[in-house]
Amino acid sequence: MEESERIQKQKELIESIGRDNEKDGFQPVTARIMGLLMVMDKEEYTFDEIVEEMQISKSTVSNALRNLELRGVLEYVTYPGDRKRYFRFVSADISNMIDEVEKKMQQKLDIMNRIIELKKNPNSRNAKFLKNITEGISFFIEHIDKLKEEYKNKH
Amino acid sequence: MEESERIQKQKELIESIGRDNEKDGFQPVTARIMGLLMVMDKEEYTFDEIVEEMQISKSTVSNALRNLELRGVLEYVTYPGDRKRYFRFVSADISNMIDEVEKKMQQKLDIMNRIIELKKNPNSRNAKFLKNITEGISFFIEHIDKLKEEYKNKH
DNA sequence: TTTTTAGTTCGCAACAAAAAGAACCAAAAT
DNA sequence: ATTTTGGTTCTTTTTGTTGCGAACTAAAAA
Repeated sequence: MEESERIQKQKELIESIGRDNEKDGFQPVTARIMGLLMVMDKEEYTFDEIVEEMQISKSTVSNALRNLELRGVLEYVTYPGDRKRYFRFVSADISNMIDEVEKKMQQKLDIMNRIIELKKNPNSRNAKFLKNITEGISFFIEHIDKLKEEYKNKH
Repeated sequence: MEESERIQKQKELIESIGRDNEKDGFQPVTARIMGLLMVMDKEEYTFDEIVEEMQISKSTVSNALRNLELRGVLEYVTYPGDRKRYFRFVSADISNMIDEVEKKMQQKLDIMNRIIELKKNPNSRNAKFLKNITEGISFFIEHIDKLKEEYKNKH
């Protein structure tokens, strides 16, 4: 693949990742900044470089970066003799990612249990299938914990 | 717990589920209709009953129900000699739910692989940690497939 | 045939979210 | 001491979303 073609594809991928991240609740511009820092060969960008690269206002970048930092998505580093911040992705690890998924499942489980508790008839259609699902989710959560241990020991 | 107190708590739970579903991309009213059909003792509602219960306009209910049906969240049944549709939750099963989670993980994995493919330097910081994560996700997806089989055989 | 039921569709007003712009500020460089 | 850099904060503008109401429609009932 030619260099210019590769870079073109990277830009397209940033846009695609942007749309994807929007579905996870990030604002359009914020979602694309995430893509930028993840995809490009340059993996650390300063504030001004992001403004330049994405053609967005300073205020928008300022707010986007603050949000992404608060959410733990990115961090910045500095270099001696250089007053700029260099923003980059926080290198996630799988164990944490699995924890996140587990946490979300656990939340759904809690809600389902609250629904069941408040049902007048514990054998109603919804009560029954909710019990089935909560049982299943519990099974998976339990085993995923074991898998996490297994994976940790392997590495 | 007293009957009236229980019903009060059900209403509160609907509101809470509503806020929660909004985070998954559902519109406010739509998100609360999902709660209604899941939580209340009455588990099948007609169009007019939803209008009445939630105090929202017919057009809003019409659009919300169409969306929820398209997304496969709810379905309706009819009864002989009664022209109304009775809306209810589609009783999800765990295997499908796990499939959904797996599909999402697979999509993230695909994106990560596309990023790696387009990197000039395959040993860059991002390329390295992305490879680590994709390896991990693959491990989990593989094992979750096995767990799914195990669970299926148990039931 | 006319009326009622059970909805759907469309345009719009109100509101909320996103991004831009301008003014501002603290620290560093000149 | 003044200017420049690297941002932040506040206000405004732009854009998008949400739900309502009025008009409409197809099927069933009267």
